Amino acid sequence: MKLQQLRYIHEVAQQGMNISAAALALHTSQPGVSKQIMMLEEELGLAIFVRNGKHLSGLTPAGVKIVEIARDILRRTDNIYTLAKEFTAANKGSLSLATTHTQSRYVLPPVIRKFIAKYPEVALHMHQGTPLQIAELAATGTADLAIATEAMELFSDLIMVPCYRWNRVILVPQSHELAHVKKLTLADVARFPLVTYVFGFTGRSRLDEAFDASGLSPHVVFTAADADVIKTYVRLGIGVGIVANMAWDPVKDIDLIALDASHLFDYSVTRIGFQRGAVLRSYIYDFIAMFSPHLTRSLIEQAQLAASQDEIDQLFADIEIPIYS
Amino acid sequence: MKLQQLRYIHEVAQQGMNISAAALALHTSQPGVSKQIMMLEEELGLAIFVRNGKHLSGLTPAGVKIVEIARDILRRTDNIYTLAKEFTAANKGSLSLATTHTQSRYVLPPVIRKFIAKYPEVALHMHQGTPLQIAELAATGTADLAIATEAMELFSDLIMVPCYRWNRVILVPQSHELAHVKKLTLADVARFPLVTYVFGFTGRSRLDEAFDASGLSPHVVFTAADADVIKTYVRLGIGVGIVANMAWDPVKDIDLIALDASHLFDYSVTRIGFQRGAVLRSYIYDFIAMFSPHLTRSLIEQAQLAASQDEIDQLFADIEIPIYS
DNA sequence: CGAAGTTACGGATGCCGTAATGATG
DNA sequence: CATCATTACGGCATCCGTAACTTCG
Repeated sequence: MKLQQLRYIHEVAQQGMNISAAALALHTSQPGVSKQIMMLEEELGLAIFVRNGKHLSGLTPAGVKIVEIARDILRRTDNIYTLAKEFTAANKGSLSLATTHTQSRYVLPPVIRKFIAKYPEVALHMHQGTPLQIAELAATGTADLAIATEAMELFSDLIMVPCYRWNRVILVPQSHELAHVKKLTLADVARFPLVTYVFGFTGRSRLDEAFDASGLSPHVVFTAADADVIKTYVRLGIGVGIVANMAWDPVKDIDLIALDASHLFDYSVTRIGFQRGAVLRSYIYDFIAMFSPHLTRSLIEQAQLAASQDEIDQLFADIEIPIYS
Repeated sequence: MKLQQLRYIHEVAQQGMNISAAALALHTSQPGVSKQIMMLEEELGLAIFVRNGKHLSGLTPAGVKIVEIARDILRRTDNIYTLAKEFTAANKGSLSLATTHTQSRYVLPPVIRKFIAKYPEVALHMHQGTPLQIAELAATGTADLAIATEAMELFSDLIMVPCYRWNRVILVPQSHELAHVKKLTLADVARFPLVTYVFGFTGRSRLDEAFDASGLSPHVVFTAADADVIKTYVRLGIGVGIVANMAWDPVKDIDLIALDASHLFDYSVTRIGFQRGAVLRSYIYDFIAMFSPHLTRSLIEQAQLAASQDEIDQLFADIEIPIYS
């Protein structure tokens, strides 16, 4: 058995049982991949892939498990390389983030500025996407860190630790009749057409829960994946905006009135996550601490030892998760 | 990086930083091992071993971690081979047990008989030793299963699951004055010279705890690692024997009186253990179930997912551990 | 017929073993 | 001086890439 053979079967499985595609991805030749796979299967005395004539159509039951272990082994070899880099060039490397619009547009910029000033030799990559895409990027190792708020079920392969809690603000033009209401109620808000996030983004589900719970069915006239678009339509008078409080900039959005809504909706928690079992560079621990100061390296290291999300939640049960403001 | 290189560094570390010994153990040449290690170090750009001139004297900090990951990777490659065997020759292979005298002499024989009848093609190996030796054999993978009663701290690398609880019997010759006592007390026993296990064997510590707790300091005149020796000296009239109830055979030991002592001492728990993360052959699951019927395959598989001994204890909190009789 | 996989073959790399050399304690 | 590690070198296996062939949809 050779590490390359494991790389080959893993990549073929990853590419949907396509040897040609795998060979391309691995920068090598089809016949080479084909042959090495056959040699591994011969050595183990069993088929890893199901063959229809000459085409691969799936994994055998044994193959499923073998590919799973292979993935694990390959991740660990990566860990060795990462570790070596850490010892030879501690402040040099790359950091790849996968995150949503809200984070990258409003929350991350000051963190990133600080980070690149401290680690000029770390090449930073940012991938913005849907929660599903973010989960995918982090699970495959394309991204080192995932930052997201909802859809924890998408991130079951990752260790997700809580960074901060946040709530929403109601955005209205200055001339709007809600602009001077002292203390808003859900019913106040529900009287107007609403502009907010599409489902699955930036804590949208918490919002729906609150309206459902109070028996209101608000009229959502427009949804977007990002707050800039929402604000644009609020300015047009299409409706009342509900956005994350991180997305309201008191300077740039001076033409809009932001009304605190933290008494109307449950808090959402934004989390940062990474692969279970990954070795993290020290500058990644530092990045996490810059993003969320209570997440010290030793706390993250404890979380990395956890076997399940339950254990992580338990670990954070006694720790104050700050509120974003 | 090649799997062989990982094998080499692991074996060199295992052999106390001795390349020659490692080469011997790996059935290959010294220069080959030396060269591959240097190539790996060059690829990673750092030293794994500390060199005093030409001699290796230890691991670098990076080396410690790398060897640790390497060990993990190698274990997983073993898992692939094991898995392959399971699919190609389910009832063929080997089973290596490491256990104490009490188990192998009294408890295991009927289990073994049943096992070899059901799995004639499985080569059975038994290693008898001290708890320390047993832990060592299982931790290095020389033994698939460890069966032991005490010294859980020695087995921290293993997953240990409870098999049965047991207590002790007091052995006296038929003419002894205790032979007809209705209900023994600790004080009754402490009046006589005692013959029992050496410390660290077969629940000896539970025994000491009981005497300590009641303020008695019995006179132990003879200790042995196994019950046969103890019985021999009881027959000689040297003292009163205290042995595990498994060790008393109503037929062969008809010349001795066995008095139940389960009200005098805490129960001890005998456990079976295996490497964390090991893939077990189906006949191994079956062996465990033969040894201890409540340990079904699915229960063992649950235990294998546990991250710590605490979690395992939790898993078994609701499960009745049978009493040996 | 096009896309995908296996077979065939030649070249080059690299691994291994023996032998020789160099350090170490 | 005996043990142990590295260097040198030659043979051999193996891995890879190109090209040709085969098979499936």
